[in-house]
Amino acid sequence: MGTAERLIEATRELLRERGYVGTSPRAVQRRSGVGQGSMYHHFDGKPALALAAVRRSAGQLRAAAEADPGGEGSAAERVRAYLRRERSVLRGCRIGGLARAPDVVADPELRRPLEETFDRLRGRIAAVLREGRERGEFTASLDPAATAATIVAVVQGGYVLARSAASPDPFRQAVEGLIALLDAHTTA
Amino acid sequence: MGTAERLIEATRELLRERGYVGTSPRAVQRRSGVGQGSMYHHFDGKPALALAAVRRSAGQLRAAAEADPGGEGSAAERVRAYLRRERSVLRGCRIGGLARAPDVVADPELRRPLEETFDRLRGRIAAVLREGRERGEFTASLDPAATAATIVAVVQGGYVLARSAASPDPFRQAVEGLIALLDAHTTA
DNA sequence: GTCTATAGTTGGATAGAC
DNA sequence: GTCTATCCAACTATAGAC
Repeated sequence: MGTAERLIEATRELLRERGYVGTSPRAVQRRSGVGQGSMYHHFDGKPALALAAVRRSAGQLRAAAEADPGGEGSAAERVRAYLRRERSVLRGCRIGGLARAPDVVADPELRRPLEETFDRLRGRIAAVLREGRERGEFTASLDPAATAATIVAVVQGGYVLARSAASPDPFRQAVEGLIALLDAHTTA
Repeated sequence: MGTAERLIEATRELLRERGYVGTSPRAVQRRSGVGQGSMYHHFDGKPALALAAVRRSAGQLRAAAEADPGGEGSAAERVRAYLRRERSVLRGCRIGGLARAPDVVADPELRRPLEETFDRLRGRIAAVLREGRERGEFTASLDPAATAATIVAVVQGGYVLARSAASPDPFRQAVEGLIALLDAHTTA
């Protein structure tokens, strides 16, 4: 694994564990085993390091999102599969977790991957819902875009509840509650 | 306003603006106008300061939660009122925002107010839903506890989406999507 | 109770040798 | 490309005077 590679991976780990503010270039050096001079040779500083890490995480999340509801089954089944997908609930979302950091939100370049990721995710889910509605799987009253936002919000909010409770239970509960609500819109 | 009072309020502001890691005793001193020695006379250090601030915020959120769905109207109306309540969406939730900080989650004393707040909030909403179901407002298939978790998660997740987009729109959308889903369970 | 002084550590980065 | 040296500000707190 190349040097830049190791730096990016170490930064991704630290961003997830300690957040943006809690992640220091020093810690990245220790975690990656890369020296000071070497690190600053490859990256300008903390924001540059974070940008590379965030871009990679965003790319991976996007890829996973496009793979997942791309599977077979009815639209409702695909949404359920997305909601019940295995997640390390207590560690939280690599992308959503950064939305709390003022430095991230204030920097347009750092914030953009967050916005794009959630935009695409909502768009992807909305497309599945729309398709399902057109096939008569859902009642006509279901609003694909709004419902997609709800679905993504439940996942992100589930992380918050789970961490607050130090247990994945509230996450699961929120997800199952949503699935039950969606079922009422299903005409199968 | 007393000295301790000013310290707590300054800490609450900073916790919201900068998070736990980003909030330093120094900044609290500057914001509150209280000197170094004075601050350490009243509070042991950063965790003690944060604990006092978090407890107060938790108490206020709890009070608001008990006042809000205690209003008149059907259960569905009360839930809608809660979901549409005015919020400073881009600033995020004082309590939920802290769930990202490892230092908060790792400290049982600091985490407890978060857990309690969300437990009570879910309990309160579940009670409203249960009442509504018993009065025949909702279909029998509606699970009060799970649905309450979903409702709270949508709000918390809405904050995340809004901050990522630097716009309150995704929050509103997620909330309206949820309301539409709930309507399908309403027998009115 | 409040103030000033002090102190060790980390953060975030630059400079220049190799 | 990588290493070591160096830098200054901020963090978090303690000590002791008033």
